[in-house]
Amino acid sequence: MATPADNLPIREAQDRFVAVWGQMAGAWGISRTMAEIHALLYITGEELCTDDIMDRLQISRGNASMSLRSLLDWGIVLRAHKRGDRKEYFAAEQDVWTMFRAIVRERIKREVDPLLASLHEIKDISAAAGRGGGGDPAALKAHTKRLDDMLAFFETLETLGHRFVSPAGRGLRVAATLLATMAPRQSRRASSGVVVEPAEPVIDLETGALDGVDGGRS
Amino acid sequence: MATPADNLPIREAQDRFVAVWGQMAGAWGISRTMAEIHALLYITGEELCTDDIMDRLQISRGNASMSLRSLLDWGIVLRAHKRGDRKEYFAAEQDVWTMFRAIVRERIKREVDPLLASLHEIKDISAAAGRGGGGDPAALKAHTKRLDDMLAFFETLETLGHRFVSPAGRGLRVAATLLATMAPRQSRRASSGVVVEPAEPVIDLETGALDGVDGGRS
DNA sequence: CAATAGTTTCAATCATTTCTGAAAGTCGAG
DNA sequence: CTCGACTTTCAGAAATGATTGAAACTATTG
Repeated sequence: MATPADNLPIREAQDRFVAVWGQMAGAWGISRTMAEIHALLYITGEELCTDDIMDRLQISRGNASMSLRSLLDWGIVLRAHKRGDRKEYFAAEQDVWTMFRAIVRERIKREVDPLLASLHEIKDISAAAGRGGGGDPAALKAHTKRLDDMLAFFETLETLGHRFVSPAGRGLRVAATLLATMAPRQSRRASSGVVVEPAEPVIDLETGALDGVDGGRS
Repeated sequence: MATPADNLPIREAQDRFVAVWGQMAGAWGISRTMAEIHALLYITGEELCTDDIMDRLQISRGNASMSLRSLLDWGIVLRAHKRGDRKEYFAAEQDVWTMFRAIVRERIKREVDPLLASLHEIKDISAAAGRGGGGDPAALKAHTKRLDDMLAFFETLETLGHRFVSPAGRGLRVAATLLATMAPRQSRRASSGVVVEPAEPVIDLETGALDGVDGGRS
């Protein structure tokens, strides 16, 4: 696989890709090394062993080992073995949408779920405040509404995420592509009365109305 | 506004909310203080001045000032003034969806756009590699595909984000709610209302099958 | 325009996260 | 069981990022 004197420009492109991915790391709340290792595995498309990675990225064995383990936990890097070789090799998931599904799945699990749990707890505390009497009922009501709004948002987010992640959720990939691809509808009558719209896309982006979702398999 | 002897349980709920939000901060790539200030402003629903915030959150003036400025930049906290008071007050955007639209808008601008720019640059480098001859053409082709897949994903993401953020994008809010709300198995037709013959693509949410559009490859 | 009230900046400090490297652990083969 | 090849762990070291506090700045007021 690895050409002895490799194609230098491609290698440069790979290095740039790794660097760019590494930059993103901060914003996504993972360590730079983790992102770089993942980038390297993705962009080379090869199965690499720990030493390959250490060499190319100039990092310590410990760092490589731990980051790799995290990547495995996230499910975006997979173990691979080569016959007659005792070393472990690693490869990145090559399908971009599968990869992001894995990321969404993990982030829901690690961030949204605990957050929802906490918000519910807080709601309970607040309800107790109500029963305890004492406070201004209007203030309590407003407080509760704020909590509920937030809760509703994250519940929608979670459901949406689950849809995206679920095996059947392939659909959402297509839905996403579609929503992104479809020509945006110029808004004409924003809020003026009933809407009777021409035969166009399934989801009316303006009103959110859903027309004739007709599981049409062809 | 501030009741002299405030309702203690509500205050506890607020503190918990602030703490939870602060925890999330790491995952979202912003500082804890920033998240806490935002949480405080959101959950109290009040207009607070720098000193209020310093007191309640036990942070320094400098920290408060800088964090507040960032929140203003993100557009999720707004300046407010009280008549006859020289101080500046701050208030969090109270509509949750508006707030997240602002966040999405900023993240696209700060993360996705630069990423896309870099990816395009990298593509150019790679193309140069092709013209320079030398390398294995098959390898180059595979490399280019990997780049293109990634690019396509983020371009979809960006378009989707813009839709969500745009004024007309209110629709996406509804679409999101809908997608999240709709029972996964029953995608027969919109419960009621106008039924229009879809002349255009139709998504089968169940299988992901798409009529009239190329659903994409793996 | 001087005094005052409020806000911003920034070098220094502090806290947290990430990384290293060597030691301990695992596992298969002989 | 012992050796050797490989992997994981973990206590510091190093790097990075957040926070402070006091000085500089800006705007308002009498």
